[in-house]
Amino acid sequence: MKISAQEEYGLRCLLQLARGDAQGESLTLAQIARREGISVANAGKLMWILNKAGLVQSQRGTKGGYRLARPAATIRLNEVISVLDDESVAAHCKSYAGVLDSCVHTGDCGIRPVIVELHQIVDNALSEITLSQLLGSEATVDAVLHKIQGTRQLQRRESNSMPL
Amino acid sequence: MKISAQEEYGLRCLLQLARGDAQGESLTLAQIARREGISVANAGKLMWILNKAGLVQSQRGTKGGYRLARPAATIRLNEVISVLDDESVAAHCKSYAGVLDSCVHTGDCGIRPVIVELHQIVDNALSEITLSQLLGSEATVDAVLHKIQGTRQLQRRESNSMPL
DNA sequence: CCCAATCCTTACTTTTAAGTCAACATTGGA
DNA sequence: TCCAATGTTGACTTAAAAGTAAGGATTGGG
Repeated sequence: MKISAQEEYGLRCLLQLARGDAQGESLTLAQIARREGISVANAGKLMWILNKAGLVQSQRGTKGGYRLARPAATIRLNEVISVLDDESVAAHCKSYAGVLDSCVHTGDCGIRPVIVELHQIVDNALSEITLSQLLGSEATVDAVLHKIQGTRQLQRRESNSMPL
Repeated sequence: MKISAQEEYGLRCLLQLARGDAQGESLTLAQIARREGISVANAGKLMWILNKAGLVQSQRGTKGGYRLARPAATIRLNEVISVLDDESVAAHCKSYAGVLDSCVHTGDCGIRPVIVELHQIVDNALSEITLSQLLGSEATVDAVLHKIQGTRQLQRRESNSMPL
């Protein structure tokens, strides 16, 4: 269960744009690339994906660049991640079929619900986090996230009497 | 955010062993491979990893094979997954450094807490699921998991008044 | 004591994801 | 109107993950 390079770098680039969002600033590929320590070519590819998905707007030509398509406070991480990594349960079951034509568990599979549920849990968690929440210092961000996750853990412990 | 092939197949192999666990049966590599539709060589690699981590026990020689090292009801998915995919936050920050020697966000990084929190959330969810819970039919398993996830969602909704 | 069945280990090959490159299209300003 | 700055696109190269292969080690049975 890993976060891919594309997800990581794509999110970082978005955060760069989010920093100038309030002032209506835009950044060129070269600026984004330099600030994140990646190549211009790579930044170009990432921004192309984000642009295609409607998360950023691009302006060509001199004085061009990228900016967020919406305010940073309205962009949630689950949307960002799903755009940068096109994973679906259907794709999962298809790609892990082993040496056979179709997965041996077709029809009745005890693992599929785990995959589905896991995706849902991650999606829920990410949907509570917006880009603007990630602009502060590490300590600040950490505090915000612990609040979200903390409440959940507390609630669970209170009613954790289901059988294993 | 994907589940790797190694995680998927490793878990499946473990479930095969879990099926015969109560009767104390053991399975050979050839049996495991056939039942999961993967090659014997691949099954061998996966079982080697699981054996090294102490999740299964192996018996060499004729009449040999693999069995679970502990009862299926005591093996939780978070342990399984972490064994099959050695991901850590430290490794993450190291591998996504871009073209530079170290990550540009060293010292103060707003993304690191997201990674940490995400891992924690996934780990929490997986720690509630045991191998034995996954042995039933898809419908049964689905019901069990929805119960776990369902309670959590309900609880969250009740007190979801934090600022975004 | 020897053979066959089985697991163990390392090196190699294949496949897939990541990243780069180069030619092109668009825009704004001189 | 032309040029330089910029984003766009698809082909290519490189790096990482997955999977394969082959010889070695161990065990149980005849």
